[in-house]
Amino acid sequence: MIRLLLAEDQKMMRGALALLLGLEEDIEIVAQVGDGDEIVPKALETEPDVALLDIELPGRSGLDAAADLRARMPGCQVLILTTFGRPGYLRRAMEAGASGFLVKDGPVEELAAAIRRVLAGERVIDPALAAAALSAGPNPLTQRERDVLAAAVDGATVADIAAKVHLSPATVRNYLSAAIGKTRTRNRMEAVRAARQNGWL
Amino acid sequence: MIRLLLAEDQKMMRGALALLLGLEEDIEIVAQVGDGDEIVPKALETEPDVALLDIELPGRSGLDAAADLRARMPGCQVLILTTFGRPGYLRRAMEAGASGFLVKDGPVEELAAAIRRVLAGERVIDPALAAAALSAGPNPLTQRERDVLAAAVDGATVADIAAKVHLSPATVRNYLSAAIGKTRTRNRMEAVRAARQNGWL
DNA sequence: CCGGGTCCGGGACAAATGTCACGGGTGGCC
DNA sequence: GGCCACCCGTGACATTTGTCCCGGACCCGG
Repeated sequence: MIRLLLAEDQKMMRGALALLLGLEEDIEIVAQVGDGDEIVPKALETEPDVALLDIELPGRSGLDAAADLRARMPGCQVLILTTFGRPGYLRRAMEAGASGFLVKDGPVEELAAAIRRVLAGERVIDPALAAAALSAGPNPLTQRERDVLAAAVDGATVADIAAKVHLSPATVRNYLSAAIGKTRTRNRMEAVRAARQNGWL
Repeated sequence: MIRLLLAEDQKMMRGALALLLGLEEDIEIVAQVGDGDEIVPKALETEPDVALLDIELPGRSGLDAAADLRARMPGCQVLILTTFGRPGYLRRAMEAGASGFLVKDGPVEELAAAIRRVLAGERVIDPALAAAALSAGPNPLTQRERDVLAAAVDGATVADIAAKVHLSPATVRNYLSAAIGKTRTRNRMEAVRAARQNGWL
């Protein structure tokens, strides 16, 4: 019996997956969570063999939780399930010690199969996605550049960003300019878009 | 037997819902589509009793398709299922003749129940959502203002927008200014965000 | 017919944004 | 030690953006 932890914020998706996977004879869902902060505690409590994690969650990101989980429970395999096949996400998932990476756009049948393969020690990654991740190269953005760019989403002004990140407005503009240059875009919004697209952030 | 058409772009979600609803004894899924343009043709072909439609789809929006569907197949009830409970979406869904409006954040059990209630002629809408839709008021934006704002997503410059909408740059800036004013925001990005938040677009 | 709304443009101005050059500080690496 | 990368800040500058004027066009309802 494979003990499975399921982390996914959309209740309907989570419920559907739970019902679906529960139908498999060799899979048992031992925990369901809708918040990134609950992943590690629940896992420690229920000791699953595999954790199926979404990335975008309330609380901490599924990627962060994955790294923690691998460190604290090496016996628990991590399988990432996400809406977006961003190259940077895949890269970060691998660095966090995940064993597999699936996109929600794939067929459902893949899911149970992937869980079994991951438990058997295999890595399961979409080949096209892997190629994209490699060709995209690593994240060129500095930590501070990421911070500033992240604070620039939803149209904050320079002053807003400066306040949020505790920097001088002039410095903020310098970082923004650098980020714009590195992403080869024309303004901060394009830079934010490009960075998100690639899974930098 | 309730004949059901299912329109949802995420394959995994669609597959999961199809399997799930297929387990109900009185429901039969007669068509599955992943593109908004396929909804009406498939419906005409398979003559479902209820159409379960996502809003954000490749091709035309589920809301557009809903209006068409109601006009051409009055016997087919429409049930909207969406990720975002934006007030404007609900309003537009009602105007398009939908009988129900569910968010994917709700429990799965609701779904089959809602389908049956819709077929019985009931309207099924989350009460909290209905209140929000009413309190938000109608869409204050002009058609042109919507066009310009829509063209301004992902950081296009005034010149880009002007080219895309076939207007003078000066006019574009006037419309942007108007939209910013009506949404009570400080710049175009905040305006875009606010407009999307409310389901105007 | 006369408003009132939307549509489309122009011009002028203040503010925000993006770029560049420049300073100094830290820490790692050869 | 020198080199390099990142950090943080300043000042100046051109461009873009947002605002407020102003026109004229159209259509619809009173």
